[in-house]
Amino acid sequence: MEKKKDFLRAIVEEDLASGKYEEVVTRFPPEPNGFPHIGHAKAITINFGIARDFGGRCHLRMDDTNPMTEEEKYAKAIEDAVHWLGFEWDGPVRHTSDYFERLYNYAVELIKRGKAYVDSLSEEEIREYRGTVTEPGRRSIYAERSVEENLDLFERMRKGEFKDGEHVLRAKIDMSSPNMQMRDPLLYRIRHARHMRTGDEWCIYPMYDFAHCLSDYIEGITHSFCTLEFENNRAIYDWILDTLRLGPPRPYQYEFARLNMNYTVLSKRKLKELVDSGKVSGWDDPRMPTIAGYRRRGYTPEAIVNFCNSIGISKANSVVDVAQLEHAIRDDLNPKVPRVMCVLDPLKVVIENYEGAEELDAPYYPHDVPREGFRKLPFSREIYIEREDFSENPPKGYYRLTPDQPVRLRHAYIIRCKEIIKDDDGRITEIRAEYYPDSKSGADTSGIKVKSAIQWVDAATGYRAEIRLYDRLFRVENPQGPEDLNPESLKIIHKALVERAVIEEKPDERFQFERQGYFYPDPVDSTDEHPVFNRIVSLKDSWAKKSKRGEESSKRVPEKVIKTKSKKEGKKEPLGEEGRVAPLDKAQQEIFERYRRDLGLREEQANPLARDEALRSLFEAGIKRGAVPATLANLLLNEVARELKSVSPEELRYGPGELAELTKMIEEERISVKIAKQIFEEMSRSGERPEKIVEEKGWEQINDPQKILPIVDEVLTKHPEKVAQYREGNRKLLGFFVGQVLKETGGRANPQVVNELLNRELK
RNA sequence: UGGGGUAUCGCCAAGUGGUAAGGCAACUGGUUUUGGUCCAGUCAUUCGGGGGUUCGAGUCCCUCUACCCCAUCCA
Repeated sequence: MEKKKDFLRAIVEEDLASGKYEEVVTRFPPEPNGFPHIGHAKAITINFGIARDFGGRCHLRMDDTNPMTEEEKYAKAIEDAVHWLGFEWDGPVRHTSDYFERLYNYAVELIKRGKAYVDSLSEEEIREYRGTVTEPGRRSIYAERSVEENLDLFERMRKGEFKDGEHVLRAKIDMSSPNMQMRDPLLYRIRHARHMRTGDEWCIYPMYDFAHCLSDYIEGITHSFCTLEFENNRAIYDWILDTLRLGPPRPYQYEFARLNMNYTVLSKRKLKELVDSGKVSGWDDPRMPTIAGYRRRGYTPEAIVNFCNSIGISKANSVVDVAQLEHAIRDDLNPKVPRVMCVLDPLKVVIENYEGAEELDAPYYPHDVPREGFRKLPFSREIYIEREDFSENPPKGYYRLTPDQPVRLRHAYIIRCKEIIKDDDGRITEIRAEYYPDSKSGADTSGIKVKSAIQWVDAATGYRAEIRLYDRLFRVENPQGPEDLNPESLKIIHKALVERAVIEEKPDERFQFERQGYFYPDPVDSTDEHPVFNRIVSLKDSWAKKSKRGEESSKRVPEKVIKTKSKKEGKKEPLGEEGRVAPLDKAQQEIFERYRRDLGLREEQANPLARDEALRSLFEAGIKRGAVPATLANLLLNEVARELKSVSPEELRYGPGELAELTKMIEEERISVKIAKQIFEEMSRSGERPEKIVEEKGWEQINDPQKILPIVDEVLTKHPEKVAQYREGNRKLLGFFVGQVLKETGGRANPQVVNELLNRELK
């Protein structure tokens, strides 16, 4: 079972294969300042999952560098969540605070190297000095302090001689860096606060950027996976490890997109708001996307992990459909969980021709779930069915009980409605019915065909239960705040009825209440005396969908479109018109015209050459060496331009001479452009001349149709079904055949000739 | 506005110059004592737009556009 690899796994695999590391070591590094949610589950699944897949290890590290926000209870919740999800961390739970002493020493080292300084600017001044996104910052006057002075000050910071905010330690990097993060980032700040683990031992605390990379290094982490918003911080990560001259082996940071889900909020702030305002009952409210909430709701850890694995890993900011999570939980529960019966909105049915009572044998699992287990199901004259399962005036396509339509009571008999009893308001209070004695489930000789089987509960032996029907917490796809809450996210049903076995036998923790959904006894509120069941997730219901569709088509209510305002809305908009390229200046215009006139270049060739100095000088030099102008222009504009994206013009291992040579070979049809691309790769690796490369590699083009034809025929006979498809009109297959022929000839066959041959042979 | 990212079906997401994978959702039909499950099938002539290179481009080049991140002594 070779699973498709995501880009992180591809990196790890490559690093292991190349021998960069002997073993992969990852880490899950949450800050213990809140309860973990489904977003953390994704990070957990990635870090622990990758370690597991590659036989490596994964650490759990509490990133506790900010004593103001962190608490042990959160750390505990995080540990629980990881365990519950089924992962084991390597060694003890680690803490960034375990490394405070070593971190301090690294900071001293940085000072000694002249790479860090104590800054005494105020918070406001620091902000002001940092500049803006478009303007460079300027360096603090304190940046010029001597190493000795910095050492002294930093030590006194540690000793507690200063108040909060009086000094900070900063890295000396570059105040005019276009990357704002690199403008002398803060390394340490003074905080006279009690830390959840180190107490009052410290009054200076390292910042994330300083602590994280070094903690990774200290623990021997190889791959440090984090979310996209840290992309800009990677430069500091590398700067610190490099400046301290640490490793190799040393860790590298890679970023992936964090999880977003529709109808859900995952920001810590918004979640806290819901809890604090009492909109939900707590962090473990079953509607919350927290691990605690899902757990209380009845989600299984397997389902959550499966979900996390199903959504993939990429760098694209995306919003996963919550339906995908719901699918994961149904998919997990379906083959596992016993089926029992529950009636949410009971309607009494008296079976007039039934006397006494009996116990029916009823399997817990349907035919398609390979599990064993039965219960005795009490049946008697008075039962309850779901109010929805009877209709006096049934809509089209209604399968359940009606005055004219019999129905099967699941695991029991077929019944027929004889009489409807109503109260003074016209509300149905009871159905009088009769049953067919020869229609008993499993021994049905009645020959009566029914459209469906419905659930029911025996009146004498059923139990009262409270049922909590949960729906999505928000009613809009992209909720912003409490105003978007779904007022129907929780419906409590007090007088539901469940069959006896649910209470007395308890065949499992979770149940499917047939035709309703999956349910789980609330771990906090449920007791045998007062059972409470949470709906984990409903069953898919194609009838509800169909009947709703019928209603809507008669009403025709246009769906309200929820528009989310983007920050930039209201600002000028180009409105459909494509942006314009900046015009050429005078000198460029002259060159442009000369290339057009004297060398016969087309506009698309002349224009970019006129603009780009590096390419232009190569072009001019190439022409002097007799290059074919148009071909050279194309080579320059495509192949050389690509290489110039990663190396500077001086680093190019070939010059105009090689380029000119190449254009001539193409012109003479000695090589194809495809081969020319390979030659480029070879040239930039070895710096060899094109002629020599072609000679050594045997890359000379095959132009002779007589030599190519046999290969064409071979490919065609090898893929008879494809040939048939092609002849039926699948013209796209031509590319496939060309590809095969080219593969056979190592890319040497003249593709134009191959095309001609193929076209002829496939006629 | 400078820098760093990202754009492939309604939603995720493979894809590294040679036939646009897969899952979710949706929609048919079949099986069914759950309107569930399961099974079979349908659902991208096209990859943010425009140009270019190539026999051939989602993949290479140019350019434009949209969205996300960065100016906490948060992480």
